[in-house]
Amino acid sequence: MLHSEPDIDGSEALTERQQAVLDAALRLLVEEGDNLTMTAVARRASCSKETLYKWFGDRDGLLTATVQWQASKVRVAPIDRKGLDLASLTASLERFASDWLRVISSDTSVALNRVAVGHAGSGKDDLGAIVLQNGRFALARRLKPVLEAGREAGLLDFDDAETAFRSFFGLVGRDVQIRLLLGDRLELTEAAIGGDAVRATQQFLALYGAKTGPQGPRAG
Amino acid sequence: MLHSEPDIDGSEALTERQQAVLDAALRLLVEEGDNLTMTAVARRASCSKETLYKWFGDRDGLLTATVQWQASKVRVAPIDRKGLDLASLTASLERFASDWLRVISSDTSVALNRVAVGHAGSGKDDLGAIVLQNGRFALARRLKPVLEAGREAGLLDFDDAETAFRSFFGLVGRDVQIRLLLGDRLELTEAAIGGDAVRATQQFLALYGAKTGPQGPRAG
DNA sequence: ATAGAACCGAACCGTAACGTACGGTACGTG
DNA sequence: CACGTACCGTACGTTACGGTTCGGTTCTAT
Repeated sequence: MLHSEPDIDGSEALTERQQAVLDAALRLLVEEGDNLTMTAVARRASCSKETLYKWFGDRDGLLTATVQWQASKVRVAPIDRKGLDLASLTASLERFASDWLRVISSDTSVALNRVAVGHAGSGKDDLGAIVLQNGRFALARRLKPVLEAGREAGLLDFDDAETAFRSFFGLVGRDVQIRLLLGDRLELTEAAIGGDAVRATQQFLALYGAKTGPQGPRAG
Repeated sequence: MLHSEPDIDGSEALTERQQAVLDAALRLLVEEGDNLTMTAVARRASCSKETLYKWFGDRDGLLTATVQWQASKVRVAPIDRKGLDLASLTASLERFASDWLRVISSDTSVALNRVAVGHAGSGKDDLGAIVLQNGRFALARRLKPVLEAGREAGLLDFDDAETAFRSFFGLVGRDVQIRLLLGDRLELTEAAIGGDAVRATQQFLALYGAKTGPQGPRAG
C-alpha cells in the first residue's frame, strides 16, 4: 500500500494522505501537547481510528512517525564553503545561528521537544533520541565541516571541533531553549534573532578566531 | 493541623512526616518519571491515599509540593564579595559553574525538569514557572551581584548584567541540559565538571573581562 | 479509661482513553 | 454486475488511574 518509492533513510515512503494525517497530528500536538488522544487525531484528520492503527500500529508509532515526519521537513540546504574568507565564514555562522534560533523558538519545535522530553523518562520509545538526532546532532554535523574549513583556511583556531561546536551552541542558544520548554513567555522577534546571531558569532570568533589570519582581520 | 508557624514564603510549614512523604514522592518521581500514580506514592511513603489527598488536595498539588520541597532544599550559601580581585572573582565564577553543572546533571534535577516541561504545555499548573524560578532565575539572582561587583572593581566590562549572565549561562551549560532532558547518556564526571567550569570561566573572562584592570592581570 | 482525632489499608466508583470490531460507502477489477 | 479493497464513522470492551468512602488502629488528652 505504501510502496511508492523508498526514501533515502528508514522513513518509509508516505502517501499524500498519510502525510496529511501526520500534519494534522502535528498541528494537534502543537495545540494540545502530549495529551492528545487518538480520537482527536482521527477527528482532526477526518480519518478513522482503525486506519490510524493500521498505518502506525500504536499511539507511540503515530507519535514517532509524526516526529520523523516533521524532522524530514526541516532538511536545510548545506552551505557551500568555496572561497572561504572571514566575511563568508562570519556570514555562514550568523546564518547557522539565526536559523537555529528560529527553529528552537518555533511552536512546533517547542511542542515536539516537550513530548520528546516527556517520553525520554520512561523508555518506551526513543522520541528523545530522534529529536536529538535531528536537532542538536544534525546541527553539529552540518556545522562542523564549516568550522574545520575555517580552521584549514587559517581563520579559526581550535583543537577539537566538537568542543568548538558546543561553545558555539551555548553562545547561540544560551537559556532560550530551556526557558521556552518550561513555558516562559519569550517572543523571539526577527530583529532579536538577528542581533543574537551576530552577537554569538562575534563572541565565538573572539574565542576561537585565529590570532593571525592569512590576511588581516579586516580583509574584505 | 499544619499551622505551626508560617514559613517565609508561600511554602506552608511541613511536618516531618510530610517531608518524608514528599521525599518518597521525589524518589519515585526520579525512578518512574511523570507516570507515577497516587497509589504508588502512598505505598512508597507508607501512607494512605486519603492522607495524600487531605494534605495536598490533588495530584497536581502533590507534584507542585514535591517540586517546591526539592527547590527549598537546594538553597545554596551566597558567596561573599569582600576584597574582590581577579583570583577571587575567577574562583567564584568557577564555583558557580561547577555547582550549576552538578545540579543540572543530577538525577533529581533531570526528573523534575522533565515533568515540569511536560506540564508546561497544558497550563494546568505552573510547574514550569516554579522550576524556572528556582533554576535559571535563582542562578541569575545569585550571580548578578557578583558580576556587578566585578564590574565595579574594574575587573569586568559589560553594559547589561542580564546579557552577561546569559552568556555565562550558555558557556557553562552549552548542550548539557537539553541532551540530558532528551535522554542522552552523558555522565558528567567530577573531573569533567571541574574542567568545564574553568573553561567556561576563562571564556567568559575573555569575553567580558575588562581590558585594563585596577592592578595588573597577574595581581595576586 | 474513654472519647475523639489522625491515619492506615483496602475496597469502591467514575471517567477517560487505548485498542478493536462492525456496518456503510466509494472505487477499481474480473 | 459481482466482488474485493480501502477507508470512514461509530459504538464497544477493557484497562488504568484519579478521587472517595469505610472499617480498623494508634495516639493523645481529659
